[in-house]
Amino acid sequence: MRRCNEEVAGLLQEYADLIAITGGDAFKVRVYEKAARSVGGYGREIDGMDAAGLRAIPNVGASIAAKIDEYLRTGSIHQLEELRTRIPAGVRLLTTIPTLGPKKAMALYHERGVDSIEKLEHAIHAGALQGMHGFGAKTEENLLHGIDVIRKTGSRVHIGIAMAVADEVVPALSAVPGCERCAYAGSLRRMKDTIGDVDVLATADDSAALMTAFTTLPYVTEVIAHGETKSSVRTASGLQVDLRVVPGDSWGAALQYFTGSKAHNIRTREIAVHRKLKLSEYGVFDVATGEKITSADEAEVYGMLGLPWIEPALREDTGEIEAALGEGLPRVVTLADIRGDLHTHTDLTDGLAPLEEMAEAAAARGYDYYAVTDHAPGLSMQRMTGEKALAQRERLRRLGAARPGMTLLHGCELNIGPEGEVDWPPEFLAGFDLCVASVHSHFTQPAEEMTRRLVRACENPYVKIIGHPTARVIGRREPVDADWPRVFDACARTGTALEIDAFPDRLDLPADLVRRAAGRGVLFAIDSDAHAVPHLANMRYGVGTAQRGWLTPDRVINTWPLDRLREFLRPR
DNA sequence: GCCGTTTTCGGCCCGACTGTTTTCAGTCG
Repeated sequence: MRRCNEEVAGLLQEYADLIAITGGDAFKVRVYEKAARSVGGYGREIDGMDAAGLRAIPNVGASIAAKIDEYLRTGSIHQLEELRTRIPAGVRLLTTIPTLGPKKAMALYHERGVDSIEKLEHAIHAGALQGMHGFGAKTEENLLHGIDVIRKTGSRVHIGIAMAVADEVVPALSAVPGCERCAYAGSLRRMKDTIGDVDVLATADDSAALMTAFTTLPYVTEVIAHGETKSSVRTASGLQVDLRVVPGDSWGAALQYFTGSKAHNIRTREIAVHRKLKLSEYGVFDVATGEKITSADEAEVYGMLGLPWIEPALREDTGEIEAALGEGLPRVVTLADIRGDLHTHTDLTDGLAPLEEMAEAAAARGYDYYAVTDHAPGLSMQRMTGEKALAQRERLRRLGAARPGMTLLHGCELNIGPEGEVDWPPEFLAGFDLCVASVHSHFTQPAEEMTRRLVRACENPYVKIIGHPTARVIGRREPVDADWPRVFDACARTGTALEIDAFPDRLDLPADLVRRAAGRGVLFAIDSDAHAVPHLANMRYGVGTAQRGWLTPDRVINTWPLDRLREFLRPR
């Protein structure tokens, strides 16, 4: 169970936030943040560890180990509880607004009693912030914009959070005696980048037992509804989970129905009507006789409609029905097609694990090749130097020689400067097996400048992949503005791949742009951008995004055999 | 609060950007 590490990471982060808001020592804040990341990204489950074991985690010393131990034993940390009584949760939530940090949040709370995003919005509109030190007109404008950004994702969460819940709930329910089948459906199964609620479907001969098990799961904080065939709960993370129990012989029809999307279902039901059939969550029925024809298997349901089974990620009514009826559906890329990861970090820059551990974990995933691409000096906070890069290369070559099963590639993640320039000169870049280049600053350039900037990066003969091209962070930062068709054409012309960054709060390039880019002949790399061992598993979200972008394996360079990949990586 | 050690204290990522505070504080990556 990974959940415990993430829970504790969340608590440590909350503790760090609360120390920051109360004006505590900034170094202490940073230590708790570092500890939170270390615990969240730690390769082993912390549940059951004693204090000594906990102290082996980087950045966890005596004090933090004691707090974690207290949490594991009692379910709470008394110092955290104490801070919580002093600072309303809404004040901490204020800091999720971009441009609003702990200092301003505390000032708003102390001087104006603002303890929620709603109150802040109201206070700005009422002119109640006037006279406050550091809150001018532009600041108010930025805050309103920030609130807007948060509202756009609304109560939705990124797929990583929702999937973590589903990965807990589905096995737990599957283990309940009498449960025959259980799976998640809905937008999560379609691999959408944000998820409103988690839909879980099950069949059981005794639905009551399953419902009781569901509503009493340990991380359920609120039972919204508890019925015979449908129950809804809210988890500790605030996410709603719906469970529907259907008869065993309705499984396929129910899974099809609850997977959606709504638009896709409208189309499938229309097709059914044309065939004198009726499609519902209970099955495919003959309209004339009312007789049920099939419902047990999803492929059979589609088959009755004259359609092949359709990959869930394609079910958005954006052409999949027409393709299924006509030229055929694409054979979209799957996780099994992925032969390697081309964008990852180590503790040489901002990663958590050393090169050896990352490579070991990559090999355990069965990869044929694996690229280490730590940050370049332009991100000055990472303190990278050419010497460090060369030393890492030596270390990587030795490790590669000792590990014949998987090819290690030495790369870097360059910074694309405001004019499209990158950190190192051509002669130094020539020494790398692979250069990824990404935007890490100046996110608000006008579209024309941003387009020139990205195109120029593509034109650099050593840049082979543009990392997280829109630089969006879901619920946090808007995508940069660019003339994407021009960028796509530059990629196709120069042989530069666009990345699908699989980090669940990025999923960048987003699926709609992936599909447009693929239509203009662009190639892709699906990368984890892992900063810790567990992040390597995020690859599945990148693959889901690629599927939603209708990508076939041939368009994804890290499904290619090494020889073909190396040919692609050769500087132009 | 953690870590490394010149090992029980001193340093901790640091520069850019923004808005507004006329000299800098807050936020971000």
